[in-house]
Amino acid sequence: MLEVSYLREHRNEAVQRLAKRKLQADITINDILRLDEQRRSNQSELDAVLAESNQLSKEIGQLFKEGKKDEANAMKAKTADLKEKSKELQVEQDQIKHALENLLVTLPNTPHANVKEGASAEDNEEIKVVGEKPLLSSDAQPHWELADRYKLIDFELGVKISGAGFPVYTGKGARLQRALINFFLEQNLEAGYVEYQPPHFVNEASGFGTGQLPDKEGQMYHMEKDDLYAIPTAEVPLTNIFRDTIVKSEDLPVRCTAYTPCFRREAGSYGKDVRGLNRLHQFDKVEVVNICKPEDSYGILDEMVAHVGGLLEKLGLHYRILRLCGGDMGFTSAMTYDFEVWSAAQGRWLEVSSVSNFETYQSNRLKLRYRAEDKKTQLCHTLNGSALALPRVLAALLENNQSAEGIQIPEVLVPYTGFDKIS
RNA sequence: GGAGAGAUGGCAGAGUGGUCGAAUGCGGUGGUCUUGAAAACCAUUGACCUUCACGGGUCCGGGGGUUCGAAUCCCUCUCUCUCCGCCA
Repeated sequence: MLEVSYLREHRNEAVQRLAKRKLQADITINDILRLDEQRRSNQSELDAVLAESNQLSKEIGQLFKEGKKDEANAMKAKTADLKEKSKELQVEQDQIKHALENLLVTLPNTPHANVKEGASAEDNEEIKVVGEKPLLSSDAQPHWELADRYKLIDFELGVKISGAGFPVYTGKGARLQRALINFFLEQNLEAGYVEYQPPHFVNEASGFGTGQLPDKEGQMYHMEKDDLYAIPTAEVPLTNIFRDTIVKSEDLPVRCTAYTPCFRREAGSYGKDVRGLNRLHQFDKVEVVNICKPEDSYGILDEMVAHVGGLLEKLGLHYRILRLCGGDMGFTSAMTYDFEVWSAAQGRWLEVSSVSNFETYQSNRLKLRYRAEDKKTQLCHTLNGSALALPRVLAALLENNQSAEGIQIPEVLVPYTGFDKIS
């Protein structure tokens, strides 16, 4: 959620930046500023009425104490008007606040100045390409065929137990999953992150805090009976650990990492996008979250990008980094880098990580602040990224490392898998 | 699932109709003392909205009510804890 004070002081800048998303926001922002104006003038009017009313009550109390009952009772009559008036103003104020809030939540984050304007993935900027496309023989197979051939993943079994998009990993497939999770977590620990095991179901306040609600309501699994949401990413519980807190300045930056399964309804997806491991309802991911001072956030974003790139290099995967254009970025992000690995047998790029700086957009909702040097509280910046999402990494590993002899496991993973080849 | 208790400042914990944004202790910060530290002592220490400022207002789990006046009384919701039951 954008800060009203920001919109007030930098109206034109906000409009310009939102235009990078191909969003015409000036009307909404004007409405917001008008409501904010109303809110403030209404509030000061209400405050004045309440101040007078408080004053009278004190005097009445004093009169009763002095035994001047008649005078006190006479004074009571005067409060009736004030009471009436304050009630009216309060009702009005609540309406204004609701209207303001309803408008505010419709505005996405303002893209950073360096983010390119654009409508869709077509306009994303390719920042860096690492490695080369592996040369595979003409009979190379896509990962779903390899998974079947080596009995690594049973998609049919998942359909029987749950439905499409819920694969069952078996044998070396399951062990490879576990190895990847451990490898990623260990690498994150080495980079200074603290490991967490958060809940996999969250309440509505948490969903709102990180911005999934109300924006992505339909994309989350919701348990009506208990009013809980299955997490679409560990970002939600991890970041919400710090909801409604004032972090000590010297404790920043806070760095945390967690492995969790992620649940997504993926309503509306179809075709080759959902084949095999490309898009699932349940998948595994190791996430990193950073909370820091505003002046540090873009440095930390670069750090995260370097860290995630390092993971992919250790796995020997050919990948590229994209800086998303305004229109392709998530609702809550100010700048996002996507990491895509090359899927040799499918001949396409697959997204395996998304690293974003949310600036104060989430912390404003979360009421996540720190105490600055001048002793005042100030909103933190929040960032997160996948390090990494497993299914597409697995897909690329299987496809790119296949040969007639089987599938070669990257050296860095062998200590975690306990085997170096699938055959 | 059954029974009971509770929700107050960073934490612990008083407060049962006005002088309570709230005792006290711990913690934090500043100081005195000390070669330094500890101890002791003194002072200070919640958040939010609004104002250039002075000031004003809101907040004692959420919402509603009674009253001139509510942390305190009433209704309601949510959550937590304890005991019993069930159970990984």
